[in-house]
Amino acid sequence: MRTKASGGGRTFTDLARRAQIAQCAAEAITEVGYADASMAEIARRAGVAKSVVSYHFSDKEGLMREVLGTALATYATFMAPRMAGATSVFDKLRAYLTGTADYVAEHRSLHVAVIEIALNATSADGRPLVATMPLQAPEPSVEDMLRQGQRDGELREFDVGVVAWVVRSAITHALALRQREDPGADVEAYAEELVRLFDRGIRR
Amino acid sequence: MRTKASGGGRTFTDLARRAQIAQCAAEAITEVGYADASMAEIARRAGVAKSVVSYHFSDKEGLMREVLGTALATYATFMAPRMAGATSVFDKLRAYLTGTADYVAEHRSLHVAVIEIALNATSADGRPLVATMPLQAPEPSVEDMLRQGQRDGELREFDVGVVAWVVRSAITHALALRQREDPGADVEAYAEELVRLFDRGIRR
Amino acid sequence: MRTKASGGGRTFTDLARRAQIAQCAAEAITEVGYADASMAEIARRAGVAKSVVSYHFSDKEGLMREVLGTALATYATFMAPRMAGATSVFDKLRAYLTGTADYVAEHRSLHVAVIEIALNATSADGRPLVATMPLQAPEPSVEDMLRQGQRDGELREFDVGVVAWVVRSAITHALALRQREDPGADVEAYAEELVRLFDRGIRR
Amino acid sequence: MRTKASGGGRTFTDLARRAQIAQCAAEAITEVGYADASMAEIARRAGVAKSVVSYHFSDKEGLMREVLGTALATYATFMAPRMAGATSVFDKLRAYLTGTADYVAEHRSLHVAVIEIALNATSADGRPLVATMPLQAPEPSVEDMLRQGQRDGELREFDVGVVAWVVRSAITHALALRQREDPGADVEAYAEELVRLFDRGIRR
DNA sequence: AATGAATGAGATTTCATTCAT
DNA sequence: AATGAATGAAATCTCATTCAT
Repeated sequence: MRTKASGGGRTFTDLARRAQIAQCAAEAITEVGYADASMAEIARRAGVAKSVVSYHFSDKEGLMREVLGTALATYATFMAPRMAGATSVFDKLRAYLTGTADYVAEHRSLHVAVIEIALNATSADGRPLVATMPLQAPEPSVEDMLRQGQRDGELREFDVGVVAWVVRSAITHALALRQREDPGADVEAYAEELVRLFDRGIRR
Repeated sequence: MRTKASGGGRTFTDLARRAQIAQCAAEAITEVGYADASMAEIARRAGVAKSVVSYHFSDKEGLMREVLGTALATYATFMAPRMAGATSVFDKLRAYLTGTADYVAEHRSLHVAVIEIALNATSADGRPLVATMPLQAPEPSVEDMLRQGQRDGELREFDVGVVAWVVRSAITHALALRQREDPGADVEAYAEELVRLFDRGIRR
Repeated sequence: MRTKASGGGRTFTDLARRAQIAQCAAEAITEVGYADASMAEIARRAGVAKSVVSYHFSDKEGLMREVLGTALATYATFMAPRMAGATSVFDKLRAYLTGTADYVAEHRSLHVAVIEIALNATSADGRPLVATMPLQAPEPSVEDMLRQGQRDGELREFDVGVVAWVVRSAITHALALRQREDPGADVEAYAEELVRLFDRGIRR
Repeated sequence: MRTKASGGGRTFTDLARRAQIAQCAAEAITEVGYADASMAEIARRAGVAKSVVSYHFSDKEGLMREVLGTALATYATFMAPRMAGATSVFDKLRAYLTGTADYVAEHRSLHVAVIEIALNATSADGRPLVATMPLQAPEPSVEDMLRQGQRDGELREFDVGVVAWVVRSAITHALALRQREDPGADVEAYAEELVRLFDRGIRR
């Protein structure tokens, strides 16, 4: 008898295979780049036939969506407890930066894969794949943090959209690229430096 | 009389075609992503046969190298006069950030193409293409600026490598991605916000 | 039950397809020459898509290696029983010449293909393909025959290397070319003439 | 004023260029094989633009015809004095074999090119190029020699066509292939061995 | 006489995908 | 659930050839 999973009418083994293939896809993308991460390469890394990948995903776009979904869920799960205790904007910022840094270090391939997919993957209609996805804002929201800080009078006036964007980029894209250039770099020290830099940069 | 140009034994028309094709390559990469920017697509945009691209560039790698080279030269030429007058570290930082912002706005496709190529292009041996290029440090050097500021006592202590990395990323990658998501965003305001943010973040 | 064949982890159908394609490759080479025997032409003769050939062989070089390997094995199998009974050098020489002639007549395209490949096929590094193959000496060895004949005192003194070369060429290349120019020529008579010619030419 | 050459309304320099290109074509074919001897490769070796080759020859087929014609003429010129003194069939055979051996040694690339072209070059209609050429029997004729020897009673009975074919092959194809495998081999010794072998093989 | 530039055709190879088993 | 086999489309690159200068 089939052990139906809760969502999507998928069995347990089916979900496990999908997760495994998505993981291998992320690794392939991270290691050889999106352009060279072919279905064949991904299947090879997963140790299955190419057709198995096609069996579990409607097409390559579907697989990429799964990688994105997995990354988002993993990140949310990873960050929730880290953000829990923080109340002041500075605590929250530190929790966000050090937490995300840990996430990047721990789930490097997943993280890099998301960046690559966001940059390169196109949907069938030619539009960027991410533009076609119903992306709920990933928790936690840096914008919300900063706005709260301004309301509470702890932060000076600035364009929340811009600063949030920079803060996010610094701990996601910029860190990923830095790791790529210098794999041995100290991630924790990087995050701490960011904490000091932005702390001073935005406080009243 | 033969119209040979100075460099590389190439004629004037040859150089012009190469430049045109490189420009079209940059636009293609920016618009459809590196993975989908095929030689055919590039040729189509240039209005020439595929084989014309092959005639002017030994292979795709050669074309990508040209794009990178063009971008580097264009950037250096663009920035030189902007950096000229600045003496204090704060002046230099502002000149760097606003100058680069203008460059990104003015040569958007070239700029985005460099990022895409750096992320995705691999040499024949599988290594990243940029790793095989003799990349002279692009002027101006943010590291040098910051180090000077620390020596002069105008800046507090911090890890120059990390902060320089973040500053550079904020005005290159982060800005490019922001433009991509919101093409109408105000680039000047973005740069000014960065000036304030980093100014406060690093001053003593 | 999986129908895996003994060698190389290949299935039965895979081996059959490979053999079929190799055979078609040999025929194509023989009929249109190595230079014009493209993968497309070979696929066309096999009645399959180009990509099917690529599916079964890593590249054209691999296909050519298969043709060579097939030819060698076929020849060895063909000759073994023919050489079995012969003991004297003259018997062996006759068996070799008439046997090889029959082989050439029966497997003409395979035979001609080997000659064409040996002359034209280059490995990726530019060296002749045959130079990169671990070619065990094809049985039977004409050199050994002749040397034995000299030791036994039945043959006069001569340079074994040269004479063996000529004998071999006469029944392989020379015969193949003759067939090409005059497809209706009598192969048996040709071989018998060679037996008489070399018999007299080398006996004491 | 144009210095018109006798044949074909071609100027002197034109003929010189044609000869130079034909020579380079022969060298290219010999060194990289017919399949890889492209017009570009030939032009490169001649130190001229590709279009120069096209300018002097109607097409590749025309160039190949020139190579064949040059080889034939060169061979005839080379052999004439060598055959002059010989009267007996044995003298003629020796003169033929040693003379041809010298020719092969001296004009190796031309010789090998002829073999490659004969094997591979096809006319526009798909037929072998040599089949479309009005090839007068190359002087001297081995058939004639042998027939004379039989008429004079110096040679035993045998199929003149077959033996002549073998004799010719031995000093043309077989020698060329041997040189290819062992470039340092002694050509004179090879020819002398052939003289002894065939002498005994065909004498009454 | 020579050539740089261009090109369409075709070469090999890889791609994502389908299907019978 | 899995896969070997197959495939059309498209990728990169090379080919012989043409043409304006």
